[in-house]
Amino acid sequence: MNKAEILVIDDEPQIRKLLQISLESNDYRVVQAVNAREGLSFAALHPPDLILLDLGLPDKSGHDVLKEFREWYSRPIIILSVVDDEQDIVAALDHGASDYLTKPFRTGELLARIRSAIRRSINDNSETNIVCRAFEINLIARTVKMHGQFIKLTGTEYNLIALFARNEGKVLTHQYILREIWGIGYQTETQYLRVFVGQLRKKLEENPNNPQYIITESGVGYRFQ
Amino acid sequence: MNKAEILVIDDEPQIRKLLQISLESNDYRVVQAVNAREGLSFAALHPPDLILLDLGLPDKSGHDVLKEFREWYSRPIIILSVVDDEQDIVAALDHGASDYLTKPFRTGELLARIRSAIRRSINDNSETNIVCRAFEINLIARTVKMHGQFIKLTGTEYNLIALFARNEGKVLTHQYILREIWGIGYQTETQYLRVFVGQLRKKLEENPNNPQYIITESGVGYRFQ
DNA sequence: GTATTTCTTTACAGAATCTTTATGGTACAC
DNA sequence: GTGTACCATAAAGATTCTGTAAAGAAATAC
Repeated sequence: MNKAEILVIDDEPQIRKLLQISLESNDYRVVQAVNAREGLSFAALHPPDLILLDLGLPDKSGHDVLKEFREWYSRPIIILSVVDDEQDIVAALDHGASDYLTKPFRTGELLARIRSAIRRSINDNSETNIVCRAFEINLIARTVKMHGQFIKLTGTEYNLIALFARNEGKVLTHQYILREIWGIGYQTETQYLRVFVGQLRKKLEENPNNPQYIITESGVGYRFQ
Repeated sequence: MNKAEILVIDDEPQIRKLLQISLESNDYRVVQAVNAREGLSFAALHPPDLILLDLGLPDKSGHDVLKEFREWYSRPIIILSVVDDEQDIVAALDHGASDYLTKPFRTGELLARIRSAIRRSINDNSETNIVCRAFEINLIARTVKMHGQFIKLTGTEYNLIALFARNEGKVLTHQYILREIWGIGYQTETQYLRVFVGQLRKKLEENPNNPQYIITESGVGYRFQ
């Protein structure tokens, strides 16, 4: 399991030590930077999953650092600050901070806010793209491309090609396909299949008379490759 | 105009009043609920853009309410609580709260945290500014432009086009759209969709009879591109 | 309270899709 | 060759889905 990496940017050694201990004991990997310059260059070289940023850094205004990060860094940045000033908090949040805690902070709360921020930033970009030569189907967007061009399919046509694509290489029997697409009770309507397979071939195959994608397995069913 | 809608769930009338005034003067529309039951049913019927939830409600434990919301409501929930207890904060954040403020809170900070939460909830999915040929939508300012000109949309029209824009390229089913915009229990009202899609096309498309942006996927839903 | 805007509902025509029928082709067994 | 089983294609209904207008209801703004 690869641990989430947290970059701590703070000039006070005892705070860094405290954060390191509590974060590492909660299964995060910790990287430290003592000032803004170091933090920025480190993050640029190796973007962490989250940044804990002290606003009171010696070499640069905290708000400027935050702005600089936000020009390219989109993951969570949690501000730690001794300043409990409303204007400061508002400014930080409006400049893209994910959260703001005043020192001294409670470790448990910090950890909870870190979990919350990371949870939110996880973008399940689960690509469900199936590509096969010139053919391309996106199961989330429910779209089909051939040679990069979108193909217009009806609902049933799409359901059918999606079933084929999910079972690439396998022979699917007529009965199985009919049950999956039309439901139980349609298992004898093989003519539906002929019609719809024909329509799909007309739309997807270069030469519908000599199909390359949807192969007929005579007496059994069809196979997609 | 298209104001973001915030649902305030709190049993103290003076807090509700205070929140209503400060939120409305900052261009939010405010809806109030005095207990958990009312809040849950209201949100289900008409999902707000953000929820302010008091943990100390008379009819139900705040943490249970939060869990119940999180079973289906994915937009920001900010907790307001008189309890400044670390365990409480940790539990709330781990149950999916977007933020936690203790009463009495500073109005400016609350507003900043609301802005931040809304920005993050938009940002999780995509850019805040989506441009697509002559079409341009700003999800923060809640404005829509065509050919550089602002388009006047009603609240529901805006919610619909924003949902489409956040899911560019994907086919959204009727049911999904209805649940997101109108709430649970409206999933059979596909006629609403036809009416509103028609209105959007009239306002956004060059030629509403041959739509370029909002594409019909017959029998399934709509797709924005 | 009244005017205006927005939302909901109804009705209907036109379009898209699905189902069914008809026809012809191929492969294989006898 | 003939018959049978299976497959492919076209095209004609049948059905479902969609777009539009318009009126009534509700909400909002003034």
